[in-house]
Amino acid sequence: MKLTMKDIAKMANVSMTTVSLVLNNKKARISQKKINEIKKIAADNNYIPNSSAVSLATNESKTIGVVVPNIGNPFYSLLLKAISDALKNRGYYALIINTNDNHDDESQQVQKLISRGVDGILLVPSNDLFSQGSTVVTEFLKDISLPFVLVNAETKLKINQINFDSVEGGFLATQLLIQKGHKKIAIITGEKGYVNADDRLKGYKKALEQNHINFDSNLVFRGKYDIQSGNENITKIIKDTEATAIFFCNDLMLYGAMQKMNQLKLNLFDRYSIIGYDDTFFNEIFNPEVSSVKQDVNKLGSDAVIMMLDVIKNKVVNQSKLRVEVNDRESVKQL
Amino acid sequence: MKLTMKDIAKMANVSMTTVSLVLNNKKARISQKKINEIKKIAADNNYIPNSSAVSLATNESKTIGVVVPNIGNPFYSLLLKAISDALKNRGYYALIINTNDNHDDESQQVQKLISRGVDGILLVPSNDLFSQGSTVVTEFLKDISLPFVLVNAETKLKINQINFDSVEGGFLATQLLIQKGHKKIAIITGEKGYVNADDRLKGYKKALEQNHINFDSNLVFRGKYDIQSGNENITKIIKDTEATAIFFCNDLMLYGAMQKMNQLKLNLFDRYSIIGYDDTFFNEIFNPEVSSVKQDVNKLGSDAVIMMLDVIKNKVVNQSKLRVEVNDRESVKQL
DNA sequence: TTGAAAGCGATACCAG
DNA sequence: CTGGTATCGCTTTCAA
Repeated sequence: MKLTMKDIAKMANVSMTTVSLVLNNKKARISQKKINEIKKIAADNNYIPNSSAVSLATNESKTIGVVVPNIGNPFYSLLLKAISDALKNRGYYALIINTNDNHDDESQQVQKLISRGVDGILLVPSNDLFSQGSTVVTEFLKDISLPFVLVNAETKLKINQINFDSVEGGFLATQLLIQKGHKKIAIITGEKGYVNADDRLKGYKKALEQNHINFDSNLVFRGKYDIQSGNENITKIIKDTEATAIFFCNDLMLYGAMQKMNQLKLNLFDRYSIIGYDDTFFNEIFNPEVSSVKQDVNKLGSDAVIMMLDVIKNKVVNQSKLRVEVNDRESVKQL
Repeated sequence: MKLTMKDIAKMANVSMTTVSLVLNNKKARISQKKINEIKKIAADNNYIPNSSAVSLATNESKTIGVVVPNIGNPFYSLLLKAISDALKNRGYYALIINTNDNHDDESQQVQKLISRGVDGILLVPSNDLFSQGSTVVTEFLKDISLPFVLVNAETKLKINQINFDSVEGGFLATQLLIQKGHKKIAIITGEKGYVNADDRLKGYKKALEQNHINFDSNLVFRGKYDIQSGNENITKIIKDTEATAIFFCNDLMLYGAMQKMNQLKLNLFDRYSIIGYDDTFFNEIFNPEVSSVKQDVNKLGSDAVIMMLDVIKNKVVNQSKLRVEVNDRESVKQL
C-alpha cells in the first residue's frame, strides 16, 4: 500500500517530473502553488521515496561499506562510532562488516560490498591481512574496484590512506620512560606484520638510540593485541628479564598483564613503570591511573569519512598521517 | 564499464531471462552447455549484479537496519558484534545507526531506515526514549511501518521483543549479597524509566522482601548507566548511608565508582561488597575480580536476528525473555 | 512552467 | 528448454 511518485502525481494532477522536481527541491521554476500542494500531499500521506529506485536511477547509494576487524575491541568500537556519526551527519549510511580479524572473510566481504552497490569502502584492515606479508596486501588492495580509504594502517602503495604516526607513538612512549630513568625497558608489540606493530617498535628503537641505550632483543615481546597475549607475555617478562618498565603497544595487552599479576597476587604497577597505547577510557579508573599513548580516534574516524567523500567526488589520491601524544598519568615513576 | 546481464546475454547469444535463470541457479531446465557457457562468461568478466536493480525488482534488500544508542558502550558494542555476525552468516547486511542515546535522532533515523528500503529493523532503544514515559514509547513503536524487533527492552505492547529477565537479575544479585550476610545494601540503578532499570530495582525489592529485610528508599540511587554517574553516586553513598554492600545495575557505573575511590585514595572493594551488572570482560582483570550479573549478549544478538528473519518470513509476533545468571567472583565477601 | 518518455538493471510471467 | 516483455519507482533529457 505504499505511496509512489506516480500516485502523488495523479492526486495533484501533475506529472511525475513535477513531483520529482518539487520533492527534491530542484530549482526548476514550478509555481509556488503547486509546490505547496505537492509537498502537502506527500507529507499528509507520509510519502517515502523508494531508495532502490533512486539508486538505480542515479547510480549512487549514499552508502559506505565499513569493514572492521573486531567491533568488540574498544579501539575499533570507538572508531566505528566516530565513523558512523560522521557518515550520518553527511546523509550517508554505514554498511558495517565485522571480519573477526580473518582475512579470507575480509576479502570476501569487500567483494560483496562492491556488489551491494556501496559508493565506497572504508577499510580498517585486519592484522591477519598484514601478517601475510606485503605481496598479499598489495594484491588484495589493488583488486578493490571502488573508491576506498585504508584506515589505521599504512602501506607504501599510492592509495588513499589515513593513519596515526606510530613511529612517533613508539618514540614518545619510550622517551618518557627513559626520561624517568629507565634503561631496561620491555616492549610488547604486535606480532610480526601486525598493523602498526613494527612502526611502534621502530619508534622504541629510535628513542633508545637517541639516548645511547643499547637495544636488547631479549626485551622485545610480541602478542596479538588482546588480553590473552598480555597474560602470556607478562609471565615471560617476569621470568626472563630484569626490566624496570614495560611499554605495552596496546591497552588490552596491558589489561591482560594486570589480570595475570592479580592472579599471582602481585601488583603490576608496584613492580614496573607502565605505559600503554590507545588511551582507552578505562585507564583512568585504575590506581594509579595508567599513562598511555593517546590517539585521537574521533579525528581518525571523521577525517576518514571526509577523505572518503572527497575521494568519491574528486577522484584524487589522499594520504594523511595523524599525530599522537602521550597522556602521562601516574603509572610511570622515576626510577 | 560495468557488465550487465544484457551484455552477458548478448555475448552468449541468449536472452536475459536465460542469464538470470542461470546466474540465480533457478531450477529451470537450461541445457548444461549453456549453463556452463554463461557461467564462464560471467566469471571471466567478473560480473557483479547490481543490487539496486535486484532490490527494486524483488522488493527486498537483504539489509536489516540496526539502531543502537551508543556503539562506544561495551555492552552495546558486543551486542552489535553478535548481531552483525549473525546477520552476515545468513547473507544479510547490517545498516547500523548510532543514536547517541537521543530519542529525536532515533526516531528520525528509523524513518530514514524505512525509506532506505531495509527489510526490517532491529531496534535497541535508547534510554532517552523510555525515560519519556510509556505514551511516547507506544506512539513511537506503533508508527514503525515495517517488521521490527525490540531488542533489550520490554513493553507490554503486543510487539516482537527479546530481552533479558531483569527482575531475575536484580533478584539474584541482591540475593547473593543477602546470603553473605548483608542487610544494608545500596543499589544504583538507572534513572526513572531507563531501560530495565525499574525491573532490576523490582528484583532487588523482591529479594529483600523474601528475606524479611525492610526496604529503605534512602539506599536507592539512580544514574545514567555511565562512568560519570558512578562517580557521583559513590560519593553520596559514602556520605549518606551505612551500606555494607553495593549493587551496581551496570558495570560502567561501577567503574566510575572505582575511579572516584581511587582518587580519594580509598579502596572500593575493601569498604564494600560489590556486585555489578553486564559481566563486562574487564571485571576479571581487577583485584578482586568483580562479581556481576551475566547476560549472554551473544545469544541476545543471534536470537534477535533469528527472530527478525522469522518475523519477516512468517509475519508472526514473537516474544522472548532470556535468563540471566550471577557470575560470582571475589568482590562479594561474607560480612 | 510543465509533461512525455527514455532509461537504470534486474525479475518473472506468459508464450512458444 | 528459451525468449519477449511488462514491471519495479525514480531521474533526467528534450520538447512544448
